[in-house]
Amino acid sequence: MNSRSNPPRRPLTLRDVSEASGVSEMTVSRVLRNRGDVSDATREKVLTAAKTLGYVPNKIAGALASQRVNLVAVIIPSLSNMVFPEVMGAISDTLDGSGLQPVVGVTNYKPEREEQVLYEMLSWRPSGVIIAGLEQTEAAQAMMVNSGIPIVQIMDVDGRAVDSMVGISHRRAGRKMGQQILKMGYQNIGFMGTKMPLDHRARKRFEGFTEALAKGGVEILDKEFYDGGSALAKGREMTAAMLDRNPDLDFLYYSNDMIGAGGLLYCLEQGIDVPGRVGLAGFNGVELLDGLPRQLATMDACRYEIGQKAAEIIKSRVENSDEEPVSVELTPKISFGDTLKRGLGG
Amino acid sequence: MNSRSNPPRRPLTLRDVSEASGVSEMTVSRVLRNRGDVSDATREKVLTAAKTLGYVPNKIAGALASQRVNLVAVIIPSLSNMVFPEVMGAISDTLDGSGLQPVVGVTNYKPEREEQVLYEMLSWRPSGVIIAGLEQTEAAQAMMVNSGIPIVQIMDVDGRAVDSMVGISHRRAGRKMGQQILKMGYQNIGFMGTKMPLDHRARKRFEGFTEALAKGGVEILDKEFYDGGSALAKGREMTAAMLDRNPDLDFLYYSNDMIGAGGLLYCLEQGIDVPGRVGLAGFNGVELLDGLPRQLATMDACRYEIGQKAAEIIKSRVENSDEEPVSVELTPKISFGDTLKRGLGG
DNA sequence: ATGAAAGCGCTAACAT
DNA sequence: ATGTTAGCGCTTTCAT
Repeated sequence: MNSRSNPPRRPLTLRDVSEASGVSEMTVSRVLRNRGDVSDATREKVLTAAKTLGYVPNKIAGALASQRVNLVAVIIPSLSNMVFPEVMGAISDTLDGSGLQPVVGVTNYKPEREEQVLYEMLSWRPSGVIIAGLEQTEAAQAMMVNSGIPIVQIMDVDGRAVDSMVGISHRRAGRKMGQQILKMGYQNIGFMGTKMPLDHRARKRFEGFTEALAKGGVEILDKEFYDGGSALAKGREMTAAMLDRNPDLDFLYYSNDMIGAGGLLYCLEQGIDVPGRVGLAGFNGVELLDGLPRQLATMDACRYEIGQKAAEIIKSRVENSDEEPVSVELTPKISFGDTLKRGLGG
Repeated sequence: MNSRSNPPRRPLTLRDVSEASGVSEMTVSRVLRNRGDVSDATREKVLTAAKTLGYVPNKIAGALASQRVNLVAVIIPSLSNMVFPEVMGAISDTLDGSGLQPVVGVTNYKPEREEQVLYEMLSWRPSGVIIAGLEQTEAAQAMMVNSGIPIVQIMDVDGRAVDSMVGISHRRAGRKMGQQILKMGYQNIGFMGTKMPLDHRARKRFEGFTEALAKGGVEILDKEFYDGGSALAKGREMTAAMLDRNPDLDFLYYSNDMIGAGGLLYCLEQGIDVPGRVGLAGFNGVELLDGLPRQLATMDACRYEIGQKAAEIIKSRVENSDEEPVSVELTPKISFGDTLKRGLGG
């Protein structure tokens, strides 16, 4: 029984509801938005008429008239990175009930694409913007400043924010891991990561890492960057190749947990003693890893907290537009798992 | 040198550009949209003025005036399922260059949430809707019908579409896997899946599966459903528990590849002969699996093709509004991997 | 508690 | 090739 009255060519308007209920458009509008005093009798009439007709308000007209749009633009590089869906989840959760709605835009790590997505989103006059990273193009930064709405740059704090920012210092994170590795006595260190010059956060971690090693008089023995394909498989392949090239390696640092997991699986298969013969560490604290035979050492990127805090900043700025910009630096925690020696090494 | 002229309290309008360039608003509008004939000289003037001022068009006003919105609402249950980001990617790719922009809404598998998200999105008068599944609430279906815009229900074809649909038959997929398993000689079969009564597609696969087994005179020996947590870890735990309860089991069917991978890792660790002693199969063909020590048998859900086709349907319907609704059933392929016997079993 | 009028920033349709 | 006019469907503001 799916047959319904033939769908209207012209979408319904307030006027239709007004006529159907015998109440002025203005009062209909009041009822539908729960604003102003309306008698229970009229409210009832209006609600019934609206529901019967199947009226759906036109937010475009509403937004134009009220100069208010309950949208928050969220601009991220990718949906397949896992990290970002999690941040999104936190933003959604936190915005829920506030009347604000997140809208996602994906840039695929391309600055020009980012610029375009930002432009597109700003043209809908959202109430705020949450955007990943601090490295937008000049033009994009100008747009954000000119927009006059609250902007929160997330994930990273190594740099200057346009307005507010929430994240971790990836440089510091890389350094910390480097220090820890040296402390545990590892000396022959290899690095694997993505071939993405535009993944600034991975780059900063790498810089911090090599810097910490340099301070300890250690240089990276080998490094390799990959591109596309299954991260797990790439981790496995790169690890095999690298250990083959450099049998002396005693530690492998991966720029993300997925390739780290691939490397771990490979080592276990080969019967390599982990972390005795070779230590391993990744980055991110991906929940997925819980199911592996051993826990990969990693560092938590504070994804949920970042999303949450960013959403809170937007909310409070929307309510009180003359609040000051804020910068929040969160501190990622190392988890040693089973692939990084814990005692003083030797 | 990040200091810029103080951001305007009032966003710029066409009128500002018009005044700055000494050209009528209408002509400015023409230039900015590349419509109608405009002399190179004026175009130049306008573009310069717009760029200098940092003008960003107001799509709200534009949409209201033109009665056209270049947005396609995409409504999916989750971003953490991997499957959906992939479908999204296909939709994005396919829409790219068409002038249409996807906008995502996430429902968390909750019908009432889905209804609300749909309402919210329809109130922006998008050009089309792509929505996962065929099981929306009555009210949601009514909204879709009344909207008068193209609707494509995706993923599943076991049921009646409101308008168009693209997907696979999950019931048939489950049946096919069941038949294959019997054919290979497995007889003592266990099932593991998510505890989600609202994941209709998983349910349908399960139904098809048991139906096929029943036809072969076989009944499922054991089943278990999980909830939350790391899928990989859950797969491992459930597999351990189930094999412990039922040492006779010779096949395990998982409702998704993630828990299947967990089970596979467990079996390998335990030195269980796969697929000789125990066969395994999942569902989805997640790229991630490429890095596992063995390839899990699985079935491709045609995610990319689904997204692509759905986007194409929307595109062509937007261009030519009196095209007929279509239903497209894609055929998922079994990949045997290394965990399902290939020869005639015994 | 309800209604009337004006206008949000743009574009369609029609001049010129 | 460019300008003018009249709305799009709501909400704001001001009456009543």
